[in-house]
Amino acid sequence: MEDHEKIDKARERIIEAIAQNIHLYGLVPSAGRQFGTMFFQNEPLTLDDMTEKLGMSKTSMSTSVRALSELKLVERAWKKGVRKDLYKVTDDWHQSFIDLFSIKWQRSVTLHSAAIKKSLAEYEELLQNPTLSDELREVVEIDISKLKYMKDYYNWLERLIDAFEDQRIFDLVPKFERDSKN
Amino acid sequence: MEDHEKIDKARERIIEAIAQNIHLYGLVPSAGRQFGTMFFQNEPLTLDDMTEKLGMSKTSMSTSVRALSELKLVERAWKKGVRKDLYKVTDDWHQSFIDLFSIKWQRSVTLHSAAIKKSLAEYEELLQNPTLSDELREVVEIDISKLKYMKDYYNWLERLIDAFEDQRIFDLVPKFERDSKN
DNA sequence: TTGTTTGTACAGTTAAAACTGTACGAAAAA
DNA sequence: TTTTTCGTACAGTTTTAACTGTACAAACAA
Repeated sequence: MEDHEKIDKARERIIEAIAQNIHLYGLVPSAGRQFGTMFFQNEPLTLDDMTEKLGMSKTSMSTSVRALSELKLVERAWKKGVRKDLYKVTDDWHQSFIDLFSIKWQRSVTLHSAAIKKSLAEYEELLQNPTLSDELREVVEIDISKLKYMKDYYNWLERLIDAFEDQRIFDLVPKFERDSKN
Repeated sequence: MEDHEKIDKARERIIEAIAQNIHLYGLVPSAGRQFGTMFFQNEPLTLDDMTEKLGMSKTSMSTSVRALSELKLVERAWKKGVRKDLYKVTDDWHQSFIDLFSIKWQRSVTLHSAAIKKSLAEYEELLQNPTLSDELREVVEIDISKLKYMKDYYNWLERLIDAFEDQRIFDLVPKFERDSKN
């Protein structure tokens, strides 16, 4: 096997690993392959470069590069004299992880918190009603306790997100091990 | 509106919020609705109960309850005299989050680490070859430095997973706020 | 043993999403 | 200005995943 083939094979293995795990980012394997391909290029790529390297339509490249950008896995790059949009992989993967974590979970926290607040208010209002049957009163009280549990949980999640966003997570888990024996 | 309708509406809002966010667990909305429905029941449910409550096939209930179980979002319950399988939602959501986090990311870490190790070995072998052209030697060296970066990142991710699994995350982000002002 | 009940494998169908090609607006080049 | 280039919206197609109904094995009951 030629040397350059060996290199390609070694790269391909990594790219495939990325493709198989990119679903954790809510992306489809082909977007992972796109990311992996960009990772091994030492220059930013244009949409046309990607089309050529991956053998997919330019439209696909455009949509998936946008998805990758939204998750901050790739970012735009500039190079003088080049008119086309250029993209390169973000160089701080820890930060990418944190961004992913924030973006994905913050949405969930916000949505749930709003729903919980609204439903809790409705339940409390029900309790004010003196004609509410004892049977239903008990149901409402149980539901309220469940919602309060959810509320505590999402409050924790919110604080967890904060701990990632403001980098305090690195106090608990430093970027590099003290005494690595690798 | 009847009282019980108000209760249903308040519950439905929460269930829908869960359904809309369950994709974070790699599940589809209907599985979220199933989970949400179980959450508001005070007794464990059978597959037939779920079929009735959600108006979906028993086969679907079976497959999605298994998916929910694998993520430790629901667990089997036992009740004397009941032959059918019973399921209820797990009561420690913080732990469910940790389990999710572990299950999902550990796979990724393992897979990537193996790929990186293998490719790194192949690159090192290439470097041993004295006939390797200077041009390719440089490519290999750049790739090696990229793989080492990946390796460090996945090592961090592994330690992060550990910090969740052994509950040290709660040192950084306690389950309950000290002085909560809700 | 034989007859029920229960959960799930499997094949088929329906629904969703990934992907492509065309067409077009915006921006740069001529 | 006109012409060219570039990125993406959109409609249509293909691929994939979700869901259903049937059929059957395992476990229990009679």
